[in-house]
Amino acid sequence: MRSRRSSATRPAIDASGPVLDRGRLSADSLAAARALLGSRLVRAADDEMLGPSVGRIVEVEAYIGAADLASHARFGQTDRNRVMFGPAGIAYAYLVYGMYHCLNVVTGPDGDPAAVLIRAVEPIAGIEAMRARRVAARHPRRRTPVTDARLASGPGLVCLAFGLDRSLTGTDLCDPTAPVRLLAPDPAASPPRVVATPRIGIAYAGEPWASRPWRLLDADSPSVSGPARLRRG
DNA sequence: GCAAAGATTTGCT
DNA sequence: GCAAATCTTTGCC
Repeated sequence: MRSRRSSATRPAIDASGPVLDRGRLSADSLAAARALLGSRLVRAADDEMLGPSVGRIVEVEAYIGAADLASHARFGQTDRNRVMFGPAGIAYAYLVYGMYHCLNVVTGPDGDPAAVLIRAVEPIAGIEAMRARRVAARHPRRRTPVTDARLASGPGLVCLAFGLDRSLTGTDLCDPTAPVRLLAPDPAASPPRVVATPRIGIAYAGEPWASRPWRLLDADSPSVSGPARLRRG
């Protein structure tokens, strides 16, 4: 039998419910970004000691079309961004600044290069696993303690907390059996208060792309990225 | 083949 | 507020 106590005292992992409908992601990419906000990111257990993790997506950014000079698709199709040109619901993960990974969900019609960056997730369950993954990843230079709400409060931190890297690219996040997948919003949860701002870290793209309000966030979440002072939207 | 830049995060000045 | 850490991808010679 199983260790009687750990399973009894551990809170139930709320990873239930249907996966996010692919149709919500395959039409307009801004609508897809809006649909992703409030949806849940699930990562299955990687082994017996590290259980599954679940979090609510509270911040996203849309990258739409080859004309968007902030998008990886601005170079046309390459080995790295190939999946952006494919069907919606597929994961696109890449290494940024040589040390962090970023998770995107491919959006828009098949053949139309677009993706939505998952910038921040509010932990719901499996929080100890998230903390353990960040320790296991030997998160560099981190010395101050991290609160639960800040475990995945940035695009690089989402991948650290959920143990994701570019090997995830190509995974179908709308597949209910996938090790990493998207769930529709918890029907019991209140819908996010959506605020739109310009995207972060893309000044190089110039106007009008740098000013497009394609970053969407839940203004009531404590897990939105950035310093507390700048988290108002 | 080589140089430059980057959808980040953190600690220190 | 600034710069370091770190390495893949992309562009250009």
